[in-house]
Amino acid sequence: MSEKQKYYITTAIAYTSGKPHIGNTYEIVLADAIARYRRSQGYDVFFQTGTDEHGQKIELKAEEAGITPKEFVDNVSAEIRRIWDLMDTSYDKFIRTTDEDHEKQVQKIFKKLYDQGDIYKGYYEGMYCTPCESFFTESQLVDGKCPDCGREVQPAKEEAYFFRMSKYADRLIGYINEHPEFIQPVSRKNEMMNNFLLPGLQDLCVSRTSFKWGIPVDFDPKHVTYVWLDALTNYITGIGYDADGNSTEQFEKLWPADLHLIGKDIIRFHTIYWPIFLMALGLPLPKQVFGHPWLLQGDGKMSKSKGNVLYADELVDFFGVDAVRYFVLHEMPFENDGVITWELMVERLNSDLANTLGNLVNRTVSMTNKYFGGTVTDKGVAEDVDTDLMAVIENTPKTVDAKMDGLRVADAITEIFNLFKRCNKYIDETMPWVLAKDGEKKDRLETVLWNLIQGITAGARLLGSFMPSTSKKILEQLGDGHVTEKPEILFQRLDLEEVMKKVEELHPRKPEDADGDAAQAGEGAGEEVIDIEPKDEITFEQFGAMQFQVGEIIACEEVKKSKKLLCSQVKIGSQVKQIVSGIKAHYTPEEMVGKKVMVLVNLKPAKLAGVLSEGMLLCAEDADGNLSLMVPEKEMPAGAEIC
RNA sequence: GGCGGAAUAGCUCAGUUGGCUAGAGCACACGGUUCAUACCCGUGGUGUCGCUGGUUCAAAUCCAGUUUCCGCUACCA
Repeated sequence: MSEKQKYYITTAIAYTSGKPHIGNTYEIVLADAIARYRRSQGYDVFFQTGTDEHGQKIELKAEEAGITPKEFVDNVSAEIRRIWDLMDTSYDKFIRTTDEDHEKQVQKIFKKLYDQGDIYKGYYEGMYCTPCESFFTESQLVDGKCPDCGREVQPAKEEAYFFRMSKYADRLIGYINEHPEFIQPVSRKNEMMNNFLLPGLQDLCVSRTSFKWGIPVDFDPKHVTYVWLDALTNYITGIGYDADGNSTEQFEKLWPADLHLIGKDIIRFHTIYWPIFLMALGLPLPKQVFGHPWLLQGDGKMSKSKGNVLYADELVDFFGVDAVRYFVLHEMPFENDGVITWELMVERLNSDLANTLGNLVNRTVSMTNKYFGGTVTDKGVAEDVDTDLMAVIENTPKTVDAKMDGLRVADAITEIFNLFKRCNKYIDETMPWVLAKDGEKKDRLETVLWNLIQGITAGARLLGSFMPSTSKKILEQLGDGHVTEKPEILFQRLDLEEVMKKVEELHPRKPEDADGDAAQAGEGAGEEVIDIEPKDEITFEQFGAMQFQVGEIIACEEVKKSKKLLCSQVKIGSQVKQIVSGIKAHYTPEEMVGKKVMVLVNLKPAKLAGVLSEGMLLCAEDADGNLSLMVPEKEMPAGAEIC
């Protein structure tokens, strides 16, 4: 039995805090396309995905839902898996971080790293801000105060485990420099180097005591393993790693991974912390980490509050599985974020899938039936026009190979569609309907159709990695020169206006708030809620120490040296304070002027970007970081106390 | 503020180490065709290749400066 070369590919494990949207789904489809392609090349592929199920956020969500964390993640994980299956993804293993063997290995790994001195028990030694529940180093403090809230901090220490990152930093720098292909796209490599590795790595805190829903540190159970050591290790525990040296054969065969496919937001954890954990465990590093870009909605980032989130199952209802696979794979460039809109999807469906591909198969099947009763063979009547088609048929697999080697999945699909376009052109060049009228050209006609079927089947085979069921359908309709009697419509054209009408019904647009004053109508039933980390109780005295007043913004300008800051002159009673706020992304200076807002007045003044700020404007913030100034619900004079 | 990236046709983008009249897809217009899902094929652009200088026989491509946008990071009272 000949040894096939192995190929181990993973996606990031999806966090089970909620239903995955199309952006999350993109990753699994992309990984699936690569995995299927490698299989078709003869690799022995192992494709792992799964869910990341621990953490405080889940603990809170479960509590809110009135169920246990385990029940909560069981539900969400099943939903995620359902969508992965709906998308026809061919993963070999679906790991959950609540799997017993994973939890056991994480505990062993933690112990092992502790025993060998890479993890040490330490303390957040430093200045502790009680209201913020946060530790800060001296250098992080601003004017000796908490950089988050500006209040006094006390020296304090809290027990925690840390990983000694600095110990391995030089080795990692060397590795990254010697393996330029390790971080993809390469532009990310510089970001990691310049922002983290070269300035010097901080030790990483790897345990928490503030919540319970996690893997306990077995020799010190009031600590739970913090997310990265828990989550990243799935890549080895899922294939049978054992920290005591009894790893499975499968692990020995598969590790190191050939490709970790992840979103660009977690590149840092996969190219710095993960390799260092592996070094500490004495394991080789993954060969490549590809931080793919994001898929965005047309009018800005997808956001539940905007009601423009796209979900895979909903799109599948409109377009079908393979069309959705095509959209996400085709619209996603290699390095920049991709845009997906209903308009774009309808256009791609009609233009690429229905017109170019579907119609090509349809007309070919029709002609084969009409002229030859459904079966053609190669009569060998070649003409000059055939040579270019043949060349394209022969070359396309090579160009697709080259694109896939560079992870250029979108480009690979384009190459396949170029072959289909070439086939359409071939029909016009040879004009079978003209040949059909000439009895003497019968063999030529049959050869033409034969060639055409060769082209389509070649393309359909290549399509198998990207649109598996479409590929299969095409091959069934016209395999080996024998054609079905009635062509099945592969992709039905859709009318954009009708689609948009249905979309509108499904997702009524939230009315744009007309410059903020009028009271909004009540929320819809599915209003999104947000949970934040709870802080300790405070006393009434502590509350009373804070002075809030209504302030009127009488002038506002940008702070030149900063990206996020606006500097406002705020009238509070008879005095005017200068307040700097990080809200430039959400308000223009012009729209600030005239607003009456809630101000924390007695905050100790501090300099921000060199500009003095004598208070704080209070804002509400949603999950996407959108800010909304707090304004009095009725007309109130500047200076009115808020109590 | 630090580091890096990008600016090319109405839209989305390609343009390898500087080299012939700057490309593709979509959209649009016209022409052809009828096997086919009103489809397919062909033809069509006065695009200042962000702006200003420079190097060169030759620059979208290299250098300097400049504007705008983006990423990471810091900051965001």
